[in-house]
Amino acid sequence: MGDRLHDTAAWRRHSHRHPCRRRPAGPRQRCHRPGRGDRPADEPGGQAMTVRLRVAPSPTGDPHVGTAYMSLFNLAFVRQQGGQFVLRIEDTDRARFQADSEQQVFDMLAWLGLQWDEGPDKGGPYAPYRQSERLDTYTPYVEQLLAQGNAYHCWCTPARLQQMREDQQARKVPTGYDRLCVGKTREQRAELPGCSDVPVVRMLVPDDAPLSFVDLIRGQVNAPRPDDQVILKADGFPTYHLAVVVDDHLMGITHVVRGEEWISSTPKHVLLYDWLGWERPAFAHMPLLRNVDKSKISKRKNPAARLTWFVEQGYLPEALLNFLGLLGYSLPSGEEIFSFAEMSASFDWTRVNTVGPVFDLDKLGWLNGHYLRALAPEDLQARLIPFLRAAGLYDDSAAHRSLLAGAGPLIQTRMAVLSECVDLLRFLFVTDREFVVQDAAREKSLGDAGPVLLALAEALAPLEEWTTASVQTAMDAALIDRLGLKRGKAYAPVRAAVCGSLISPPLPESMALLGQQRVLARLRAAL
RNA sequence: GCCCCCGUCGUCUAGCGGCCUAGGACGCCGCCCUCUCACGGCGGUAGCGGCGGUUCGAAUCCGCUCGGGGGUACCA
Repeated sequence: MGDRLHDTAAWRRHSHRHPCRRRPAGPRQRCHRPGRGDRPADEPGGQAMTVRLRVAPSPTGDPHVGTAYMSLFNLAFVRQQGGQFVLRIEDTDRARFQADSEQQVFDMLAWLGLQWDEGPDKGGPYAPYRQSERLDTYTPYVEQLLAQGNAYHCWCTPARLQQMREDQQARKVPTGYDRLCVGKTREQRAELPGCSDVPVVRMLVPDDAPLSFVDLIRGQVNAPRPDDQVILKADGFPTYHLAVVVDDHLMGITHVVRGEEWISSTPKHVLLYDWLGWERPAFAHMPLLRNVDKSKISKRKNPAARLTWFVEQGYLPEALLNFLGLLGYSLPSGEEIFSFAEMSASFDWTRVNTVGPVFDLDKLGWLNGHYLRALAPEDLQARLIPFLRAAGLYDDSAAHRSLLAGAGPLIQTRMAVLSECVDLLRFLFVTDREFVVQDAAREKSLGDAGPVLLALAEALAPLEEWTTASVQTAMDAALIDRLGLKRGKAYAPVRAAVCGSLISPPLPESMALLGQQRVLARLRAAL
């Protein structure tokens, strides 16, 4: 594989942060990492290596927001370095596999504009990119490990293993496989209880297994001593640990970027790299996105854990991306509104935080509003249509198109998410038969509004020109000048009668769009 | 239970031993604008988990403690 952009180079490049404080006690070595801008010479041989990163989701349900989060950071680095980004589907868990999940992953990443260079759908020099299609690539390595004495067969039944763990917990000792099967032939093992027919293959983890590694984000990290991890399941599928190492190596992955939850299994992976004689990639463990209660973000506790939720709610992909970039990360400039290109240009692993950020929708709503307001009128309309259509309000007729063109600008500052357009614009698109005045609006604004509505109807009926200006002029003349009302007081009942709600887009504009006939009909209906 | 990771306003963050009586953003509160709701403008609220060290000086370094999280699977 030659020289990759290895740990130290990438590590040295940043790192004013993470002083030696996380190094284990013992003989203290002084950190001597240069500060920012003090870049080391290029790669050995004067040739910059191409970085290759990957995201490897499991198709086990709705695409997870964590996949987008990881992809964003992977890609920010890849594009900065001019490398490649690989999408690999890790479908070794047959029990949780869901057929349509993979396509949803493609769709969601594409929606976000996170484009991968190689993957199951677009192929590439290291195809196939689905682990289930790579089954025979793993077996030689299992054989090798077995032959080298780094792995062994284990016939223990799940029941026995569970019993064993319970005993260990009861005795307050670390849980782990007790190596009953080590050094035994199938026949020898069969004489003992809890023996199954089909064996699995386990790693024989040595006592001196390396437990610490350098992390691009955290510096030196210590991880727990691994158990004798199963690498080949009874069903013939490799476990994640074997598959990820083999695939990452074979696919030339230079930087393994994944969630913090993987820190504890990194020693297993390091061991496999070493046993197989492969160069280790650089590791970066991202902080975990959290629910409001600080637990690892889950679909159960947080609707936003499902990527499709953002589409359903009407978040803009650019806003979600920006928001994700703000979680656990900040630009050197301090700017909080930024594009992917801006993030990528200044990207720096050491600026990634080690604390898991709470995924809080408030700020996303604000950001989304910001991007919403920046949309060109036609763009906004196009994005609104699916929501209006789904609500049964929009049929794409010329009349509807024209209404929408007029209404878009009126609600552009009034939405945090696109789906809110439905409630905001219902009064405009709803048929006369279906139009209703909400109870709250009726009670609050229509109680004694008869004279006001009547006066207005009389003033508007003869109007020959029906525009925002003419409506407003006539309305103000009738209600403010003649009846002596304040505008706020005067408009409230009109709003209720015409829009059916306590809140609405600006009234004269709304009435102009609605049209004279419908306005008059609603005013009279409210009398 | 055992192992590992992490601890700055409610939330996202800046901070890299003196520039910190800790800065910004979201949220919240108030005021302005105003036909409602928003947008926009202005102002305010609120934080270094605790205790010990090191140092002339600590949010920044060290230790302990407390708290949170993750892992502990023939899931990923």
